[in-house]
Amino acid sequence: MLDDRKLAVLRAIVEDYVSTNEPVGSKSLADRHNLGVSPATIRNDMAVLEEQGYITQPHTSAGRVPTDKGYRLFVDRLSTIKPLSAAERRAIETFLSGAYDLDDVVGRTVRLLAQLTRQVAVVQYPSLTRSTVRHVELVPVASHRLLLVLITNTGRVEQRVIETPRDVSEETVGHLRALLNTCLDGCGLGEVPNAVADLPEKVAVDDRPVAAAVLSVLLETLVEKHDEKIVFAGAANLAAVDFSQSLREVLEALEEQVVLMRLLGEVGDSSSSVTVRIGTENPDEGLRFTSVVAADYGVGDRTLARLGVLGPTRMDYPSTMGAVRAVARYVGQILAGS
Amino acid sequence: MLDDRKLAVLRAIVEDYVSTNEPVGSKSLADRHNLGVSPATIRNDMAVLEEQGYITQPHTSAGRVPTDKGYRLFVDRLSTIKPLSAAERRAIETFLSGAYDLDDVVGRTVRLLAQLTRQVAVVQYPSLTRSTVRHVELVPVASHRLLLVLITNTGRVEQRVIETPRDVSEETVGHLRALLNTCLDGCGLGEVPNAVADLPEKVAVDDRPVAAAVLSVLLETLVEKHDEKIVFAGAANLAAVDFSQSLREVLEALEEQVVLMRLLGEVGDSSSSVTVRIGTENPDEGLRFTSVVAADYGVGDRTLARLGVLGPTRMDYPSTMGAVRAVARYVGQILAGS
DNA sequence: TACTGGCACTCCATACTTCCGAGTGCCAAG
DNA sequence: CTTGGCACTCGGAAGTATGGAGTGCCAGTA
Repeated sequence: MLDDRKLAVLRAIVEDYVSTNEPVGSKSLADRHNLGVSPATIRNDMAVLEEQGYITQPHTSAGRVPTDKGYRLFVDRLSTIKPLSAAERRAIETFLSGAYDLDDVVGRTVRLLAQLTRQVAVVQYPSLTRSTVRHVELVPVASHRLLLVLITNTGRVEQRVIETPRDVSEETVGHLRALLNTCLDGCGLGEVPNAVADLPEKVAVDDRPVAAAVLSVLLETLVEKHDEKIVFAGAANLAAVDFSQSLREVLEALEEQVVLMRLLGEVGDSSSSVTVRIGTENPDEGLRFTSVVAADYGVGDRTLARLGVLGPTRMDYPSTMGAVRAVARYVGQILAGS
Repeated sequence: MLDDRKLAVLRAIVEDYVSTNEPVGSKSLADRHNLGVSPATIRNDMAVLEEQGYITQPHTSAGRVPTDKGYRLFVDRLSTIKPLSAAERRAIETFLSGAYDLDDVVGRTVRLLAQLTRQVAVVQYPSLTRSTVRHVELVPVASHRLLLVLITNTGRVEQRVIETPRDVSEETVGHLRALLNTCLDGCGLGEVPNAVADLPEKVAVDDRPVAAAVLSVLLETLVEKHDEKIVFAGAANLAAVDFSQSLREVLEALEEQVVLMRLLGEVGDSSSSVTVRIGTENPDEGLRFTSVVAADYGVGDRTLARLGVLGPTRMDYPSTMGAVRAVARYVGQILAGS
């Protein structure tokens, strides 16, 4: 169906269009790439490629532009991920290793990725449910109030205020704290509900209402904060590329947590380290002219969350994929080390 | 110099230009506002206003447009803050009161303000230095590591990992924790350095290196996190108004923490509840076509931080100021109550 | 003195026209 | 299957009208 030369032509069209942002014609293709054939032959190939839906012309008598399907083929079969330069990798490393807490790691990562790719970067906070409990702390802050602090192995800290049904003594708090930590140390967040199921039985009858209040807030925290937090950076880079009409739509999508979640969330195949979603493959209508390049990151073989880059469908996929992959790896390392 | 009618003309020009986004001429002014004089008279007044620098014409034979100076006069002397409707106030109240921690309060506030004004909202986290210590917690997380958690009266929680010079016993940790809380309870964050100055003397000689490590991290936290955190929302609203060229510059400014800080930070006079900075009055070159409407918020008479709105100089100042003032008040209330 | 109507003038925005050339599809020949 | 030639298409740039909103000025009026 598509012989090697036609594929080469498609690749050339994508590359030229990405770099010039102008529909590319048979003549300039023949000039810039040595395909060894004349423009007329290329025209024939282009006609076939168009018929099959890989490219299209904005108007009759204009050059060709890749379609989403064309980019898809390019990404899947015609390109290879482009590794970062040594200098870039060093820059990533030094930049990320200066971070001193989880917020800082995520903040630096998202800015770094935006700068590296000159596009919009999106980073999801390490998922609560996939990490484990490192420590639980209970702190009395007022007569009827406790502060519950939950610390995970990824350095994430969640805090919630608990209203207790009655005054609670230091002693009771200490007891509860000890119990909680015994039950939960190293426990996966998903297993917390089971792990604390029989905890009320272990406390004095008098303290059970308090224990119940604490547990209810604890469980609530796990549900509500369920890997919802996502940040982005680099919106200014959107202004550079011409989104004309849809810029507003894109910005709106970026400000919707839910949309962002779906954007990164619905993974493609997991065979590759980096997944790409192109144009209308995206779940959101407003993002029909954008592509998303995303990857998992985590500690060891444990996936914690995802990060990625959003840009025009007309983007430099090999380089972007390289940057995303590299940053994902380094973030994993940083998180493992801290 | 400027009699009442000329001021009325200026006010009318600002109002019309804000609502139509088109240079306004003498004829339409006479039609839409009953100033009781003919267009010719208005023309004379406009000539004077232009000479004094309050308005300008984009080209000969076009209508007039207010200058920054014109807007300034309008804001200072020709307009009054427009209170929100009862429905809007109810909406604010219900929306904000659903928040369950500081992050959530700030996040809701910034989205609320963006939606209310249809512009970009900016909210600074309650300043660390202006709040007081509610509790300090020390938690061993590994043999050579402690986690320091600092909780303030505004519900802000800072955590940092401390690398200790040697293993630390539970007992030592407990002792240190007790000492810290005794020294610091209710202490303004600015006074922390003094309050802990003599703390090392109170611990056993063996523990002094550990105490020193803890204190150094504690002080570091106060310095580094020094009210630096700022968030914004509503960038999509920028796309609606025509910033053409400078949209990129504005987005860039928004992503720079430092610029945002300066934007809210350098207050004007404190006589009014709401301060306005117009066009070139802004510290950043990229924001020369934008105005910022900002206000302090806090608990009681204690100012904690600022929040505000950023939009085109051509904005509806009375309504925007009303929204900013109202939101600032409600946030204060919410923080006080939690 | 302050205001008004009239008038000539300016000049932007819009619409219309022209024109160039890059690019195409097709065809006959190699 | 590939190639050069050729007629055709059509978008975009550049140039050309034209209409109308707006101005400044001036002489006349209250």
